Amino acid sequence: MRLAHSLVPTLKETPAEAQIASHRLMLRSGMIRQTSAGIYAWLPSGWRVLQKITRIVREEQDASGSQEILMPTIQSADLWRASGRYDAYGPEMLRIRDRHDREMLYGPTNEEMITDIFRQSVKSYRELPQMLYHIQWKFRDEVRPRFGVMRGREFLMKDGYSFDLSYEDAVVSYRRMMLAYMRSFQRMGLHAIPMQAESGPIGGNLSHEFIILAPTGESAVYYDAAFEEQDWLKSAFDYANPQDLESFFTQITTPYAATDEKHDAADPRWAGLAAERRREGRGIEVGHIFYFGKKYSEPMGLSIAGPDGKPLTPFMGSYGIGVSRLVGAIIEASHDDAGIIWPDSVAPWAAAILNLKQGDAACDAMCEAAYKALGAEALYDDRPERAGVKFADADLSGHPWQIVVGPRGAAAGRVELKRRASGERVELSLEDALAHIREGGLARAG
RNA sequence: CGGGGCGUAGCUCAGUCUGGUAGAGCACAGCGUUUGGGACGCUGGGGCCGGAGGUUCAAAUCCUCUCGCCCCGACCA
Repeated sequence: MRLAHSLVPTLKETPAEAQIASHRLMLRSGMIRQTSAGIYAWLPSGWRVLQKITRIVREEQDASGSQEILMPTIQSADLWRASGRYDAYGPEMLRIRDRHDREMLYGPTNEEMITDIFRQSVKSYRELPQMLYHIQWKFRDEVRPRFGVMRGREFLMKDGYSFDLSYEDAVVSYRRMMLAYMRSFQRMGLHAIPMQAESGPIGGNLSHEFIILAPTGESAVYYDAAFEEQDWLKSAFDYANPQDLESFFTQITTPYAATDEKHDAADPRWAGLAAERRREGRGIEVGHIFYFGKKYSEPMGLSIAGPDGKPLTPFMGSYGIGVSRLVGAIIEASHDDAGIIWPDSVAPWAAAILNLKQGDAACDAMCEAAYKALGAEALYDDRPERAGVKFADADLSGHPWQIVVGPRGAAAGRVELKRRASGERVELSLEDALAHIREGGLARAG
């Protein structure tokens, strides 16, 4: 994208309302603009990040065997009366009426709807198990939206739902999602740790929050250093193999990990842990999965024929990832005083091309060549601005690579390549710079 | 939902207490000088002071109502 005629309104000063780093940086780098309390418009760079995160989530969901669908944002109140949640949900649910005075609502989640859709079409035990997900905007009328997209009223969520014939099968589905989540977060450059959450309505231990580590996180977390050594992208667990999933689950739930609410210093896994293996940090919740059995399938009459011809009620679970929240969470986990430091996989553009002297024939030609070579993964700063402005904006926006083209270097056929994360700068030919980017950021960004 | 605060130019804010006809810096436009880490000078454009009512000769300023937004706390992807 050429910056001169693009809507990337960077700000030198911080808008008064932004308190936390990610909110400040998202506003300053021109990713978002607020339109109402807790509701944001996504501008080109922000939207690109959101799409990259979405794509990673989608790829990992698909790989795990979950099917993508898309359910509407507007739902009928009747559906929620069937599960008994219409009255229970409270003022967080945005309730609206259509022209015929029918009661509708903007979906805060989709358990009822997916159960309804499923029961309409699935009639036999032979069709189970199944896992479905969609990535759709949700609305929860939070009492107090804050922290920008980290806690908005309107937010993008991946919510998935599993349908199984038995508790044992549901456990397999649960573990499968857990693995998909760990892989997804790791691909985004995040250290995520599943922590046991409040038991669901059915009890048991099948409810986990996924906390990513960030120094500015909302809650304190305690965990075993073992989590820092795990690499789920290199692991060879097979989604189709329940034994694999069990050993994965054991591996990830055995080391100690707890939020401050559930932290138990007397737990032998913590008390017995060597001091240098104990980690205390802060975290942000970016996902939550739980098993809830027949909580919805039963009251909503989801019933299928079992092997003996008798009706059978499936066991369900649901699995959420806060996709738009992740944008903020990643920034919280990865920024410095100058601005954002995007992990390669979610950066809006792999590289920024900084033309330090717009109008200089050599600079222009070299920048155009770089832009042509990188294509859609490049942001070409072709604004008639001074060098300092371009440097500052590039650092603020956090592009993993910066190709700096100045008159002195351009005349000699050289550019400067800067790595945002390390600050490292090298002077080399354009061809070599492009090769570096392709090997590193671009290859991974796809 | 309890507590606190703020709405004045695109942004950050002063002016409000003590009414007298709207300001600064940045941003934007033009010109000139500059030109590898947010340049400088000159000139210029831009605000019915969130909205409605009231008090007054006169309201950004005082009073009433209203809308919006933010912060702290209890709750959530």
